[in-house]
Amino acid sequence: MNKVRYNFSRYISKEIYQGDAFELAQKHLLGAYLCSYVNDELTIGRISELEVYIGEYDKACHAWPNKRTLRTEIMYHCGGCAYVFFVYGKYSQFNVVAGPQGKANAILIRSVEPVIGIDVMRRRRQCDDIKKLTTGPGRLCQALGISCKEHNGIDLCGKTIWISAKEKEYSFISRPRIGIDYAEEYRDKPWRFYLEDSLFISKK
DNA sequence: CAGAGGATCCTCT
DNA sequence: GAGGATCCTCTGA
Repeated sequence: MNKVRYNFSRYISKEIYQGDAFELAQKHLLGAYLCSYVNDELTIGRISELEVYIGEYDKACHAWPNKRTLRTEIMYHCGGCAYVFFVYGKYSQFNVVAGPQGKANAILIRSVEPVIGIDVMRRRRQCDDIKKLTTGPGRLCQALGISCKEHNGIDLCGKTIWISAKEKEYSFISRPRIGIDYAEEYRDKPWRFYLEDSLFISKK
């Protein structure tokens, strides 16, 4: 008989998603569980690494300076939905939209620790090495079955992709973000955060 | 409507 | 550690 140790339905509330992006990232998303139920398969990972992007003033953000295009429009919605975009011809990247309607803030999930559905993740990634299943924004989307075509704009308080509250406090580290050399004075802002003790980080 | 480049990953050296 | 893959999105004409 399976003993359910954790309740993965402790949804993070809309109020919290619509609050400050840095507070959401540090206090609520780091250590929380990113859950997906795609093609009748449940996969869950504990969020271990993320980056904050602010559309209003942050030159690294796709929506800077409050730029509105087809792609960025979803970031202007109320916090609590997903911004999933496509890069390099292959990879989806999953972001949590943060803040009130009209503010284009996003939190890129860069790594999770595999928790539930590890065999499913291995199959989707065609990879046995557990360290390479979910470390990196493209990898974790593949492992959790998240794609820009199907999941961009999806409500994170729904039943397909959701985030369940963390169960304890974690200490974390802040570092500059990855792959944003074009962002001038925002290039070195330490807006990447990761769990101090986690082995599942894309880059130290 | 063509061209350039990307919030990456994998392979090979 | 360098280079190629690969296709969507935005820009400018």
